[in-house]
Amino acid sequence: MDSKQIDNVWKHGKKCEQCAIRNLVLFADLDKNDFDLIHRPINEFELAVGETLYNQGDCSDFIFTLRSGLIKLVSYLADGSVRIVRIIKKGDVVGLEALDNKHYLHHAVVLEEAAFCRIPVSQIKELNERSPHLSKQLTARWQRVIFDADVWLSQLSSGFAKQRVAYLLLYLSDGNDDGECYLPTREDIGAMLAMTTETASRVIADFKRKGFIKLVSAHQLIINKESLNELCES
Amino acid sequence: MDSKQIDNVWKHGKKCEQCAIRNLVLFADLDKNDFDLIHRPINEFELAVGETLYNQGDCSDFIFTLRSGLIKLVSYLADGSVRIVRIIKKGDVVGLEALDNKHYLHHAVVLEEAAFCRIPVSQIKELNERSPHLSKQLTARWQRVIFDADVWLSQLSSGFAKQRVAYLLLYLSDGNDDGECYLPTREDIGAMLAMTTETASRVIADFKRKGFIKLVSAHQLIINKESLNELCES
DNA sequence: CACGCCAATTGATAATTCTCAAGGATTATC
DNA sequence: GATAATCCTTGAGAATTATCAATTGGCGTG
Repeated sequence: MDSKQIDNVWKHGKKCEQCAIRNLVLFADLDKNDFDLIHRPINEFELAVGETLYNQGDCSDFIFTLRSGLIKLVSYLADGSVRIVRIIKKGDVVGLEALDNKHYLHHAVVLEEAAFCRIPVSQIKELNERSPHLSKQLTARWQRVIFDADVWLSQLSSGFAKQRVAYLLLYLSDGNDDGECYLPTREDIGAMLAMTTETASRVIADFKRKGFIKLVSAHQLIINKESLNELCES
Repeated sequence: MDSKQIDNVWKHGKKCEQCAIRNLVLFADLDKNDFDLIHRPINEFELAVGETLYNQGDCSDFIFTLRSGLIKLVSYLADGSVRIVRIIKKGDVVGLEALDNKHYLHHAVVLEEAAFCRIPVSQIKELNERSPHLSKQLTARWQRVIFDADVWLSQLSSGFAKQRVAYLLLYLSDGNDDGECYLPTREDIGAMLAMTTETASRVIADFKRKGFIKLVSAHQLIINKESLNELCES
């Protein structure tokens, strides 16, 4: 969907079904001019799998909306190992810490080919002064992030490897009714769920054998939500 | 420290060394009147170990400042088990989700005898409208919570039981240079660090044998920070 | 003081996961 | 198409932790 279409959608007061931006409740209450301010086609760009959006410590001049794809936020631990602390999904925002931090707090790396819109922090701040809406939405957003993190923490710290992987796949497929799901590398699964790549591999192999998942391509699969849900509960 | 003293401290532009409220950067930029608005002696109260400040789903009419003691925020998992998702320490705020949520998101239970000041959400909101400071401080606070949660997640999901317990004790003793530290029940340690009470007990016993910790009373101990730090790194 | 209750401890065994290692599959590059 | 590089898979044994079970110790109540 190009910018003209978005413009059109906006004019007609109808939300775009295809464009990830529509999910950004954050910007839902902006008027036409303000929306144009933050969403300019010239600020759109894409990154391939494995590319870095920003590194921890980089100057945080932009926040990003994720129009499509998947991002991982990673931290390096003292012992050199890697932990994925959060997954950013299509329609969400990346790098919000820029709003009161001069530097990004994590490494943001592309997990699944991603399209972004880059928004200068200065513009957000300007908007924030003018619009009480945005400030309110931002607060709501922080809370949502915190609560999601709490849920994630609870899940991560409970159950066997199988259950955690099942939960991850359900989480990744959330929103896709057909059960389509991106399958990360075994290493990434390990970094997300606190297990070794070998364990991740064995669990995936087991799920394949049992028919809980079916590979469509190397990193795309269809999951059987009922089976996985059942596994999570048990 | 009673309200007259606080009043006095405030007038003299000096921060109170005893009162936990002084740590609340959140309210640092308020003027005298605004401070009085949120901090009234009549709103102070205490709770004993095990008592509940609020339950998940309760109407969230107040936020609370923790003047002394320790609070745990707990979630019940699908299988009925309990996870402690966050620890609130002296000088921090509890229940901030009240600001844009009609209900509390967790159960808040007293871990170590606690003294609170209760602040009506309506007053915070009123203040928020008037003072751009507070709004800014709040944003900074959300971020801090999120970042802390990320660090906690990383620690929780890495290393052996011994290392996680060592990390917890260092975390709890943070700020006390003498290494004084509250020791939670084995069950609570388990709920925080994703291990069984038996494992928690064994680790504590091991630490005692090795001289990493020394019990002062049933739930109070002195830790050897160097030893525990070393253990965390290894 | 005896009693019950709850938290903590300790032991033996089982289950899960990690570690180390080797081989297979896939993808990228020239 | 050949080669290298990377990721994935699989196996066997070791290490960590969970589970089950029994006991101890502390604490308040009658």
